[in-house]
Amino acid sequence: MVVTRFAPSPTGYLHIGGLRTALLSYLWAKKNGGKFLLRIEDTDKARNSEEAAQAIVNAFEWLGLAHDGEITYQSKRDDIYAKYIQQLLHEGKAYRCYMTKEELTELRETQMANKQRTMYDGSYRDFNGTPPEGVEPAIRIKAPKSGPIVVKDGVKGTITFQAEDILDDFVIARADGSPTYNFVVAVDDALMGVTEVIRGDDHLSNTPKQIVVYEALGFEIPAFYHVPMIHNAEGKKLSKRDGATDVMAYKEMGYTPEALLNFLVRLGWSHGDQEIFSMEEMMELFNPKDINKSASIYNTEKLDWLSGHYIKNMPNKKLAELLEQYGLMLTSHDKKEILLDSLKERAKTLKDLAELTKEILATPTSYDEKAVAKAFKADAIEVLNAFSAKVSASETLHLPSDYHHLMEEVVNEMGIGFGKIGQPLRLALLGKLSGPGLDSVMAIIGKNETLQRIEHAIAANS
RNA sequence: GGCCCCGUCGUCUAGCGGUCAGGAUCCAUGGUUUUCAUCCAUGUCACAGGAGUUCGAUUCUCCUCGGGGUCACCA
Repeated sequence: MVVTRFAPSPTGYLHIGGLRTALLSYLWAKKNGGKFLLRIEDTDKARNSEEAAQAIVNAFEWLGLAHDGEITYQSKRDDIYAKYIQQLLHEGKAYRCYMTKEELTELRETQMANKQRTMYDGSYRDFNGTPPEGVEPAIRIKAPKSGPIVVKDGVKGTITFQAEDILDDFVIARADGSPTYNFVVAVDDALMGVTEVIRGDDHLSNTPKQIVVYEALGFEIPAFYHVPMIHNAEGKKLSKRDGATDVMAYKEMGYTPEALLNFLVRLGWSHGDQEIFSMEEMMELFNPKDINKSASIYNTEKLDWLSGHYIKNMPNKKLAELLEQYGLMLTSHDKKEILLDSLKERAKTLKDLAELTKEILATPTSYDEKAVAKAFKADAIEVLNAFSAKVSASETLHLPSDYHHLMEEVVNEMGIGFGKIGQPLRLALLGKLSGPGLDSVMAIIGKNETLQRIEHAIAANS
């Protein structure tokens, strides 16, 4: 069974880059009928991990992703880590190091002064004398001093590190007894039965250390897929200061989960020329072996396009429901279909759509000055009055086509072009010279409101 | 600086020794639309550089250059 996991540290929200690795992990697990687990890496203790976990689950919920099983909190597994640390100690695969922080710093400075690689010198590796007084020891693992450490990566290929230039006997438990990152990651992934680790390639250089832990403990090494980073416009790793990195901020901005997920899955992964992927298609087609090797730059142009695409193709019923969060209760509006059909083509986000809708539904309070000068001359008022009279006299106005017929009549009877009525009417109804089809607008707002807007516009501008 | 990864249009990408180097987005132009948006059509734009290997390299190898990541008793 394929088991993947998402293992964020508790920052209080779900990061856009984290979401991508979470999505890829999710897809791969689901595609294989496996499990997608969630683990909170809170060995640091200080922070509010429950809240952070909740924030992540909330974001997952919005996006339609869900983890399997219970959430694992590393902070609650001290006894487990302690047990394995003891095991390594007993087996002589780890040892107590009594070097103080001061001594370590000093060692490091000497090495830097000599332009050597900074590393622990192993002075307690084979120590069996009397420990110094008053020093709580850290626990270090006995790492190989030389030789190759091979990482088989499904994205990058086989990468060979030399122990002598990357490893030292790194700390697996601090002086206070708490275990460190590279140790717990390996232990947890093994214990949770994780078979495929999909994570950012910033973890690539940690992998040899984790392999050392896997091997010392006799655990099976999972398959690794190191996904390239998402960079900001400057080409650097995406971070908090790059604006919208909180996934929920995208909800605020009016993006739909479909658009965001589709956008993210195409960052570093593709399937031929296909751009649009439903969740079902992603699950069907995704394979981590097809992930790109190079980093991609985060740029929302395509997200906007995707967002618009999904909104245009969304059923009106669903749109109406989604618009409720903007205070628009359209579900029972009798002209809902006409309204949404004519507006959803012009919106990039749900927020846009909400604003467009509010604009149409409200009587204009001002009229664009230039537009008035251009379209609201004396003859225009004559045309409007003629049209107004026809609207007023008609008893069967419901559909856009009903209004369209009246416009045609005016145009024919007065022997003018369509623009002669379109421009002033548009200004009267919307306060400006752009917007959706006028016949639709009138059908949406209805006969009385149409008449009132025309009257109001004439009064205000003549 | 050591180690590691990466390098096709501005951006996301296809390519897996022989292609007019394809698609998408963005931008521009034209068409549709009384307007705007949508939609449709067209167009501009890329293999970082240099050596090899080969009949032939975007594709394989090496070097250079460029970019990124990582080097804790953080995660």
